[in-house]
Amino acid sequence: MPLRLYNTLTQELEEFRPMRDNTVRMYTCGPTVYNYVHIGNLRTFTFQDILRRWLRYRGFELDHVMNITDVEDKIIANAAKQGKTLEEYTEVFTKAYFEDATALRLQRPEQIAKATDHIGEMVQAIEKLSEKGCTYTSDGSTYFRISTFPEYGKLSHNDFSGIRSGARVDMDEYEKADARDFVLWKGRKNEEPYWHTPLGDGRPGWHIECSAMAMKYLGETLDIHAGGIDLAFPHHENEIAQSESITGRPFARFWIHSEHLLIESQKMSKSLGNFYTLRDLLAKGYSPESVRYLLASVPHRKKLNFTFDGLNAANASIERLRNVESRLKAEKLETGIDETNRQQTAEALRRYEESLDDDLNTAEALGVVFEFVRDVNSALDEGRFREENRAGALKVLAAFDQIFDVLRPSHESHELDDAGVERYIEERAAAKKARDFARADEIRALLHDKGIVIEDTREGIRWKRK
RNA sequence: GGCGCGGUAGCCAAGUGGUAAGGCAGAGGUCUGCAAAACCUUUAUUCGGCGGUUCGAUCCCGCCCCGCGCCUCCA
Repeated sequence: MPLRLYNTLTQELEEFRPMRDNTVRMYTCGPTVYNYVHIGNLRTFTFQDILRRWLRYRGFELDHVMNITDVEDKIIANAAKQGKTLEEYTEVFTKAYFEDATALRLQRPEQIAKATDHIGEMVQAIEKLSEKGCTYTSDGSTYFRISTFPEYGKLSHNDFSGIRSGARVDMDEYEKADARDFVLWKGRKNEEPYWHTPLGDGRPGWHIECSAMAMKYLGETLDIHAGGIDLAFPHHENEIAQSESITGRPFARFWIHSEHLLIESQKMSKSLGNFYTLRDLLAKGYSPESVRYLLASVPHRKKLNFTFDGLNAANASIERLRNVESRLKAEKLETGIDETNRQQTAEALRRYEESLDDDLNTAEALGVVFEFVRDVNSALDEGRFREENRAGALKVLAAFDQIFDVLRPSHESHELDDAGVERYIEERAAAKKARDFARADEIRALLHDKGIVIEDTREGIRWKRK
């Protein structure tokens, strides 16, 4: 079954394949670096990472561009407050973003594009729009005239034909001819940062950066453009208006939007005190894998209810998966093959792939994986599982981890090295043999304090770092 | 008001026109010197409400109730 993705533009599930050759040209709206990214932002970025990984799993090459918005009202205000230049201010949060992304194991896009590095491209784009008669200037600013783009609203499925000029009073300090028009270039205002350009002194509006950068790196038509659901309107709608007015071609073939998340069933907001960054969660002792798992476990088109119960559940789920992996790697098996398990393995892999092909249905994919885990554990417990089943089973887990990437622990305690642990374990085994259970329990507790968990199994003693 | 999304067990969450995946938590069990860990089993006569279509609906249609998002720079 081919990969199918829900396209906001057509409101349908469509079969996906790249337009040219085997390379997917994808653009995603990245962070605005005015602060640390919050868990809601990270849901979107985690989804984009899952999408990336699945496209690659399916054999496509990827050319993925993500932008960094490093000039914008909040940034300007915050930087001014701290007496910093734009660059000094955004550098801190740009760096912080990549630290968070690394912690969450988000693959780095092929290209990262900063808005402030592309002022020239933006100016050129605006000039092209002006040549086509799509703009007007007012009070030093340049605006996009929406009445020149009849298809406006096709992405968000809004009908703007009834909106009349002057229907609403503009609260902005900038003057617009029509309520829906948006600013391409903001004329210089008092102390704000500005660039000296043919358009006049000023700074870019928000939407133009994505059009200019996407087309510079990926061409006139993207295969995929992704972002949070809130960006569909007006941001992406405006990108379409700008880009398609310039090129006369579709800007993106697939528009993919991820839903927002709720915190404990409530909207995340600073005033409710339920506003979290990744750093907040790590400080509370949750692992990045738990956060990643939770964010990835709910399909992207559904609101995700982010709860601390959920984080704990995610952590427990990961443990279960790691345990079966270590059993599969460590247990001694009889030669031969168990036909039942061989079939279950093939079926699991097939259903796993089918789930993700179905618009990245991660919840269903996880269901398949856990059913398979149960099958494997049962076979191992019953002694049915054989040496020739091992590779296939590990392959299913590898297919899982290639996308979800949570099996490798992020931080391990290295208070004790492996040899040190082994020495204690041997001492405990000797104590047990001598029926000195007090000493044995003492060692167990000591290791536990150092983050080592001991498991006495039929096959002998197993240990792991927690 | 317009557009869009959703309401499935204690929590999270798939799904199908033929009678409900999976995870967590809970309960029981296996193992164990005891534990822990691990593993196994088990947990919704029922899918927001009321009608309709159908031999049959959680899944299709209509109405209603509830929650949420966007509708000028918020992932």
